[in-house]
Formats: sequence, C-alpha cells, structure tokens
Amino acid sequence: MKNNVVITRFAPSPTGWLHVGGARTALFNYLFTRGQQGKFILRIEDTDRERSKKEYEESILSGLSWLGLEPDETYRQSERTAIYTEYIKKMLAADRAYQAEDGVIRFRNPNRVVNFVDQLRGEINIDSTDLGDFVIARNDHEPLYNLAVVIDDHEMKITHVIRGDDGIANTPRQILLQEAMGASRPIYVHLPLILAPDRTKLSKRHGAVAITDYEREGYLPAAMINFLALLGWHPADDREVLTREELLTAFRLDRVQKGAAVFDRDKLNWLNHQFLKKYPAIEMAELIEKHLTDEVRALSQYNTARLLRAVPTLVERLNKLSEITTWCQNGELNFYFTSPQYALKLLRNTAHLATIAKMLSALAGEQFTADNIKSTLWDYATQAGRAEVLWPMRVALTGREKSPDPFIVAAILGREETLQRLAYAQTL
RNA sequence: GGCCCUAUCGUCUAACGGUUAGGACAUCAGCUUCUCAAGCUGGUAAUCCGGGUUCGAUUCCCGGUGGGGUCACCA
Repeated sequence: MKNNVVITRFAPSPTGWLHVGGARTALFNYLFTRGQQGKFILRIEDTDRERSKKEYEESILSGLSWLGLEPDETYRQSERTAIYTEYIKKMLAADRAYQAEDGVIRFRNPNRVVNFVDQLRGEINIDSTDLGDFVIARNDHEPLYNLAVVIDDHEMKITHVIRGDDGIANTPRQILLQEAMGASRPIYVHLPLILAPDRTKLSKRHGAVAITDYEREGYLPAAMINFLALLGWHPADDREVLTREELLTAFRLDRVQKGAAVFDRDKLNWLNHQFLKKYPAIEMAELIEKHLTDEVRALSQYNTARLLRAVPTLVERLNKLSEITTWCQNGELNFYFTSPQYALKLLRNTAHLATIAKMLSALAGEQFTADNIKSTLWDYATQAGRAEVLWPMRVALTGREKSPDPFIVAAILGREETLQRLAYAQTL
C-alpha cells in the first residue's frame, strides 16, 4: 500500500477568464505533480451561482488545454451539494456550527492563534479571533468558499495545496474547519503573485491578462509555459529555454521564489521567438498562412510554395504570430507575391541590372538557391562595388528600403520571377 | 488602518557566512553587412536603510522603510 502519492488541485472559480496568474498556479501544480506520478485535479469552484458563468468555465478548460495542462480528474462544486449538506448537518449536530439569527450558518470560532507551516515561507501564525464566527454556508445545501474547499480537499485527499499567496489569509479559517470535522491538514505552498510592470496587481487596464489573449496574439503554448515557469522559479543551472519535458524533470518546489514577480513582455517575446525558430518549417508556414490577410492571399502571384520558402526570413524577425497581420497591413509582405511598385530614385542606379540578369539566367531553375545565386554574383559585386550592385538588385526585387538580402529574396521568388523583375527595373 | 507575506541590476533570477555578486531579457557600443532583421563580441547596471550576531554578512536576528495580499451570506 503506497500512501505517499501526491494529489494536487487547481481550483479556479468561473467568474472570469483564465488569467496569467491562474495559469501559473495551474502550471506549478501540474509540474510538481506530474514530475512525480501524482494526481492533478481540476476543481471548478462554482458555488456562487450568480457570478459563475459557463463561458468562463469553458475559457478555463480551453486555456488549460491550450497550455497542455490536462487534469487527471475534473470536478464541479455545483454538482456536489449532497456531500456538502451531509457535512453541514454533521457540523450543526456537533455544535461546531450554528444557525445564526440572520439565517445563515456560522462556524463556532474557537478564537485562538492558528499555526501552520508553509513549505516556502516557514511557520506562519495568525490569530483567528479577528475572524469572529464567520459564515460557512447560506443554508444546509449552499456552502460558501472556505467550507466547500475544506470538504473537497478532504474528500479528494489533496496532499498539497499550491495556490497564490492571497490564499494565506484564508488558511486559518480552513484549518479551523478541518479540525472541526476531523480532516487532516494538507501541506501548504503559497506562491508569490504575478504583478504588472507598475508593481500593482495585474488587471485588464494593463492590457492582455487572459490566457486566450496570448493565444490570439500568436504566442506558442510552449513559450508561454516556459515563461510562466520562470516567473517565480528557476532551474538549478543557467538554462532559460526549456521544453515541457525539461521543465517537468527540473521543477522543484524548493526553488520557488517568495517575492512577487513582474510580468515582462519583452522576455516573453524573446522566448516565443526562440520556440518559433525551432518550429518545423512546414507547420510554421501553416501557422503563418492562418494569420495572412485576405488582401495578401488575393495577390496575383500568391502561392504556398513561395510562402514556405519565405518562412525562414519571416521567422527571423517574428516574435509573435500576430505580427504577420501587422506586416500584411503595412504591405511589407506584398513583394513576395506581386511585382513591387517603386520609384526610379529608390533604385539609385540601373547600371548593373543587365549584367546581374545575364549571370542569373545561366542558372537553371533547380539551381536557383540563395547559395548558388550568391556565389554567382559575389565576385562581380565585390569588384563593381557591392552597394552599387546589390542595393539596386534588392530594390528591383522588393521595391523596399528594408528587406532580406537579395540572394534570399531571389531564391524565394524563383528564377523566372526574379528575371522578370530585373528586366522591369531596367525599363524605368 | 489591523493582520499577514515580501525585498539582489530597469525586469526575471543565481549565490543555502568567505565569489572580481553570476546568467537571461531589455539597453548601449563594436563586429558582420547592400538595407532591415538575426547572429557574434564587449559595456553600463543590483544586494532598500539602520542596528546587531560573527574573524567575516546578499545570506542569520531585530527595527524601519518600500511593495504586495487580506479583512463579504465572492472565490
């Protein structure tokens, strides 16, 4: 009989979308538990019928699923009233709780100092006297938060309660209730909170706070997980970019920070770029294609083969997928799919265009790679002056002041299109 | 305000009494270079303050200050 199996839970209330703080709490529970063959439970705390909404519950479920934090079991408190009623009646019968004059059920507070150990912070003492005979249920079938939590943690045999440190204030109430019903005490771990850059609580006015916002902006779940893990935790070595598997094996509760951490977009962007770079080209092309605007798809030479060839240069400066949309709106991507319009002045000079075209036309279609194009033109460009040769070539192909280098662009466009654009430039 | 938690570069963090206080993001400079981006190299930058304990404190203790949390028939 093994009695040392770890059981944890993530217990959000469906009164709002899953936000980054909740996601981080879920992640730490998940990493801690799955790193040691434990059981990770999702418990929807929807005892407040008024404020709980199905759409929020769905957002929590889909958010966790997107991050890959699948629970082993899922419960809904609204489906467990029979269990709560039983406990409430028992507490009433044992006179550990009583029906107050105002109609609700209150706990008989023993009014003493509650002492508990937090795995991260050590011993914590809180005098429960200030709490008074707090309300634990509206009636015998409608428990309030603290009661429902204690009953469920006990029924589900939760071994570790890992939650945000705003839960510290509730801990004495919950411990008192555990003792009143003879339940054992789980190990408490209160995680530091995630703060906005201005060091205040993360809220909507700080921009994206819901996990779905990040999904929509085009962050990869792997990057999000990595980033969230690094908010309040760090491996024993210097690694910063870690896969889910690496996180799972490296995660240790005793390396979790005590102080609050500020959410840093720059680092998230950098991390996402790291994962984007590692993404397989074909799948990356699919992801990028999803973010293209209809206007771009409608361009005359649009084709997925060309997009696929352009993926490396796009990914190079891509922090999040939504930037693709921005580039589309700026027209920055148009030259990949249609002949560019530009002024002769931008070209600077047309002197070498004919020579370039002639040299490139010697390359067969299948030889038209960036490396071959470069080696074909490099010596000539060096002799004639690279700026004199390469700048006009690049403008002829892209029509832009800023772009990837002309060898790569030429390879993406292909032999025929490249030669056409070079020919057109000579007519200006 | 009471109670509780907390405090290393701008940000995320390493250092479990002895280090030139390390890494990453951001930033700056240089390299590369036809432009942009990426990449590479280097730089600037921190132990909140005051007392202790100790031969020696980022590290342990106390106080202050700052920040956060919490004080519902919400969770």
